[in-house]
Amino acid sequence: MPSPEAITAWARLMRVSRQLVESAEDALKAGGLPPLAWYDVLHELAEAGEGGLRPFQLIERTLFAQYNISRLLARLEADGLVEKLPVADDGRGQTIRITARGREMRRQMWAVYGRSITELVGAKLSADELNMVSALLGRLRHPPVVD
Amino acid sequence: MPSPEAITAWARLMRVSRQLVESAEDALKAGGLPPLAWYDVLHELAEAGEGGLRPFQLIERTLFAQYNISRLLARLEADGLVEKLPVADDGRGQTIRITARGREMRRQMWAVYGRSITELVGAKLSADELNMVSALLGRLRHPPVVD
DNA sequence: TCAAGCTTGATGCAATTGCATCTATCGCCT
DNA sequence: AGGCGATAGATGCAATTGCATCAAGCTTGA
Repeated sequence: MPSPEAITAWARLMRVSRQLVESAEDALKAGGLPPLAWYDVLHELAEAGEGGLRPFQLIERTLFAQYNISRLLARLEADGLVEKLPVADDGRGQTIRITARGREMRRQMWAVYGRSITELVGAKLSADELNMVSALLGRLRHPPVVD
Repeated sequence: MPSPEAITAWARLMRVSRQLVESAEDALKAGGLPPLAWYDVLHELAEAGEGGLRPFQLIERTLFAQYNISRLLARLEADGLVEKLPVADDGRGQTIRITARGREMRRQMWAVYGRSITELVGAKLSADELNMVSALLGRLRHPPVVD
């Protein structure tokens, strides 16, 4: 049913993304570091600053499932990388804040992860081509990027 | 360390691919069909024809881990979608061949999967743009596509 | 005010994944 | 022929994921 062009693009997207994720995960593992998912969360929390984020905000930003975030945060807390604070005006909720150790971990992970990105993507395409990829993929996103 | 362009392209690739996979998986689930991984294997086996494929060939083609293929094939066999045949000249190995039921399942899955591809990708970009995506992503693949 | 329904986050249980290792067979080299 | 490393595939066990559901607190509307 889909056009041949759509099928090829889809297939390539599936294959390349799997391959890139795997390479990046391997690099982290080789460095004795936690998986990518941890980076995603630590990154969002680092951007959020001292105010921290509510778990449901992390879900929106990272696309992880609710139960996934719930348990990932439990592991991060057990490792002292984040802390859970009660929320004043909502007794159900909590605010997640990155700790100093969490920032340090993120820094270490970025050293490896950033290198992977450079090797796997930055070194393969020119800046113009990278922008083209971003623009085209942006239109596949939901909601589409308008830039 | 990576350029801003590389980071954006990487981030978008990660996000979009996760989103697309999730959408396609949801569509299959909603249709009471097995997950995408099953399709990938059935697709390769259908292409391979009566000769079938060895498990290690499936690993090369699909990028799944060895233990993953091993167990996925066990499930597919349990469902009668593939059959395992001994190999004449290699006592360790087996040949996997898709059954009639397997072909039928693949057909059903494609009805749903193909529609997802059309909606998620085919309807969002022109044929030229799709070809551009394929070409750019092809250069990120390992080994790179030369087309 | 308070019941009904919604939102937030956690969790029991089953299925899947990942890791390490195992068995069996093969191919090669002496 | 016999031994030895390499290859093919399976599997025990721990960790993670997915699904369904739960408990607690919030919000709204009569």
